[in-house]
Amino acid sequence: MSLREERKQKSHQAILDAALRLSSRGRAFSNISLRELSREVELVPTALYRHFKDMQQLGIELLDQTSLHIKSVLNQLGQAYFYQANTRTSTAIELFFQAVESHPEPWLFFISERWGGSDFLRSGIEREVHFLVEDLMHELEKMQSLQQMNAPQDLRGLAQILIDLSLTWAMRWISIQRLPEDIRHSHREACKAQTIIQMQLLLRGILHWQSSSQRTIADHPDSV
Amino acid sequence: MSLREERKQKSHQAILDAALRLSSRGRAFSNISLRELSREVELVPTALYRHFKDMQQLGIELLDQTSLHIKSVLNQLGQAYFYQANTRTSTAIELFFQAVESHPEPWLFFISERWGGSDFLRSGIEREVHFLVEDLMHELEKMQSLQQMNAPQDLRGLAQILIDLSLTWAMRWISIQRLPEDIRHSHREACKAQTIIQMQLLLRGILHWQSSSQRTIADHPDSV
DNA sequence: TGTACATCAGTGAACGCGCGTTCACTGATGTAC
DNA sequence: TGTACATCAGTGAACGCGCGTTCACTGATGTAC
Repeated sequence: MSLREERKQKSHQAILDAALRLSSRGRAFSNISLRELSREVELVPTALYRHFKDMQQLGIELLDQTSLHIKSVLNQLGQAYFYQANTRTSTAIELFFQAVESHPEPWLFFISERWGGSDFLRSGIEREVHFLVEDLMHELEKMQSLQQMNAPQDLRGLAQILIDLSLTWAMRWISIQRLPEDIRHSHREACKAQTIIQMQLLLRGILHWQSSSQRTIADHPDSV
Repeated sequence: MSLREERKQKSHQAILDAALRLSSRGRAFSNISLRELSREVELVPTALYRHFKDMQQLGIELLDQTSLHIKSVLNQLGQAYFYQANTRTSTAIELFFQAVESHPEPWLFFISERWGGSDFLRSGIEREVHFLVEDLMHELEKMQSLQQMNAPQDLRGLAQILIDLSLTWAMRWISIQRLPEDIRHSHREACKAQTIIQMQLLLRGILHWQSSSQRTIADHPDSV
């Protein structure tokens, strides 16, 4: 690559990084101005037009990068957890929180903007979540330990709840970083413990699953 | 109440309603300007200062109102579902979606701003979510059908997952309203079916729960 | 009941400011010969 | 290798616009007598 191309690509990425940084400081993407971004990245406002037509195009590229990161973390952890029978739930969850903590920015952006104020990001994120759910569903289909739960709609429901909860858990973990330092440790432990309980609640549900045709009568806690 | 007071209160509420309307159209609260709001409510911008010191105070009042609505819906449905053994899960979920659909605005505001771009709303909503979880936890404590799950931390984990999922489900239901009309019906049915599956997954997990001291070994799907 | 004054929700002009976008430019890098 | 020209990432001035906020005001409603 030529010197000029190299430098351009570096600026390009610096702008995206600066936008992610601003978003991670708790700003809604729809509320980040081009001029503010130009200050963050230390370029003149007009320079940004050499890289992006407008903030929307920038947002779409930012979503592409953050989605890729999230996909790779979830896939990696999913593989490790579901294909290694000796992986403890608590270990898997600790690995998850560790991954989130070491790069919280993509999670913050993805989760904040999921129901946030930009139409194009909202729909883009819903598409990405859909892909995550489909991928996970096909992974779950292959698992022998899920034989009692083989109906596609059951597996999709499970995949969806796992993705939704992952995002919720990630956000709760990140929120702890914003607390005063002296209480962080106890919150982290409580968060971990609670997440493990929730995951195990799901695992017990899976273990004792009956396909929908079998469970239409007894589906209330008091009626079983 | 005097005529003047009455009219003032009416304007006051009209401003809050207009803000909720703008938020429901997909705008981030942090991105709603005082002038835009004044246009929506058909008052001159400066008139808003007679009612609110600034947008933050308005946001806090708006959060109070929306929280109250959400609390009352969740409490009502929770009572109906948990205290009537003959309430089918599918019926409870249909009632929930019906409640959300008839007044989607508070849910949209609450869920969008939960991880949104305003610090004061984020912390306010987290406080409200915490109250919801505590309330639900104490309701669950009283239930005889949850005797196998009586450790406080287990109940808190359950209450938290139920609240988090309620918000996720509400948002998914509302998102369907934004789709083209001809595919809405099928999406609604799929959403309902999937939500029922997810709720039943949790119910089976509850039924077969063992308190944490009993389950430290066998907590992986493949190891049981 | 009628009058004189006080209150105060809402008005409209004015302000300074940050915004997105345009445009002509600069000067380092790339290309052709 | 050296020269002459082309490209183009980044610059800086300028624009019109919507913003939050101030201020003096208006006129309907409330209050005191």
